[in-house]
Amino acid sequence: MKPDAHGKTLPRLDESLLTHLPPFARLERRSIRTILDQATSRRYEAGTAIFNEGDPAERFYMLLDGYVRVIRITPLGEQVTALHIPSGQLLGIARALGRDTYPATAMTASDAIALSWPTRLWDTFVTEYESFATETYKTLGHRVGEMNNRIVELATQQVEQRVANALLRLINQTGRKVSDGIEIDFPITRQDLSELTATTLHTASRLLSGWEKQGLVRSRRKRIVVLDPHALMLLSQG
Amino acid sequence: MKPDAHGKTLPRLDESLLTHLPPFARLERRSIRTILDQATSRRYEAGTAIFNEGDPAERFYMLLDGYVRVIRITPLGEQVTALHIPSGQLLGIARALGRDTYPATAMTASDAIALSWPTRLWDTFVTEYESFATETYKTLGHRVGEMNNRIVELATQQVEQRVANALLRLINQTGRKVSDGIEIDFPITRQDLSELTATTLHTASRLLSGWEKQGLVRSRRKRIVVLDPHALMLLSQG
DNA sequence: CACGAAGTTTGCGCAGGCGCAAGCTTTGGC
DNA sequence: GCCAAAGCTTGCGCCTGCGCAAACTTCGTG
Repeated sequence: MKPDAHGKTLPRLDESLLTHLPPFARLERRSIRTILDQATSRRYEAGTAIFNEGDPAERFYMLLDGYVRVIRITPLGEQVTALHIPSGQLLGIARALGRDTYPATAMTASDAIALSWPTRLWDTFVTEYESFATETYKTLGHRVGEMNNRIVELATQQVEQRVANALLRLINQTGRKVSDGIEIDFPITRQDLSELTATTLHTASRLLSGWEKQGLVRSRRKRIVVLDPHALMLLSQG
Repeated sequence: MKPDAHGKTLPRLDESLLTHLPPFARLERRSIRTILDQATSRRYEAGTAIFNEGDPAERFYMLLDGYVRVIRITPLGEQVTALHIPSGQLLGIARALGRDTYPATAMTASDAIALSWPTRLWDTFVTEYESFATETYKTLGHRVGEMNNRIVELATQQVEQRVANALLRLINQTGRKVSDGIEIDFPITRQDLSELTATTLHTASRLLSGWEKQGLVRSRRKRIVVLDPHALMLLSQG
């Protein structure tokens, strides 16, 4: 998280930032050094767009800390959340899909820190560092799988099931254990949840209220704690 | 379509099968020969599964003729169509996503012919033939884009708009000009259309009937002709 | 050419979930 | 400590689109 001072004028990024992340884990120290020296590090406040749908894909990113929502905006201005990305993953990898613009907007869901590299380095990374390529394509495969699941969900499930599923996915991906349950680790509003499940703010609110009365969840402003994942599980199948 | 006899006992596949297809278009004659000699060619009847969701990804395919629907089946047995693939495209390219099982079922929508190669050749193709890799990832990017669009559609549009959109997409991808309109080039039932748009057979039928009365489409059993694409366009935006 | 299977149409009733509206609570800034 | 803004809750009425059911048409097969 914190750049190492190293006694230099320009703070150098510490290698330990990357060594435990799948795309880089199997690389030699030297390679990682090279990669880091080409990287730019930046902090984003919650609710900032890292890049926008349609922009030329000038850079690609590694999210070091925080959460990012990948969203698309309809002609009528409605937002749809396509994906959540937790820290430790690459984003903005349009290049891996042969694109030269970003297909969606990346919006920080919490304060976040990301490294980035100019897109022209992408091909170098992929050819030079073999494990980088394979790990990246695995990530991609995983995301395609998620998208597929969302399509099936949207196509076949009722709102209540979709919201239950979304909560389960969120606590799996980004859950933090608390005394009596699992809390979603970043601020999330009813509105966010509704964009994630293709319903309205109102319906999402009603469902959460209902579940709270039944003791399945506890929620305050922008915070949701799941108390009984199993019960949600049952709801999500039903 | 038909293998060249060549006066040999084993018919050799003709190079012209591949030379005009993006992933192979820029390759040398020699490379194409090598690739073809490793390929297996096979014909599939309409409604056959080329491979099934969850199967180990033993081969990857190039669809030479016909149409394929990529479908997923829910725990309750409902089918959801994730994608349509026209001839000239690769399918079953799980490997490109770092997967070793197929993420969905590929079902022929019409009679079809496909070449296939064992998955172990995938890495060879990608490293050996550069344009193969880039073109393939472009295809992938395109499909991801389509999936994204479907998510947004399912999340925000009414049934009528979704069905209109689906028809438009189908005639764009697989349309064939006829005297008074554009016909979808493979047999498609109301049921198929409903699985594509996440609605019921009945609703799809009602919509088509309505449009037929207004002169927007003409349809018979398993066949749909779009007479007025522009009007559908308007509906799909609405 | 007759029969069964597959595909299609249409009517009717119901309900999930949305739109609208109003009021409430929490938070952060000054 | 107060106020505005952001977020949340809840009631009510309506409409889209589904479920169910029945009848009709087209096609393939023996």
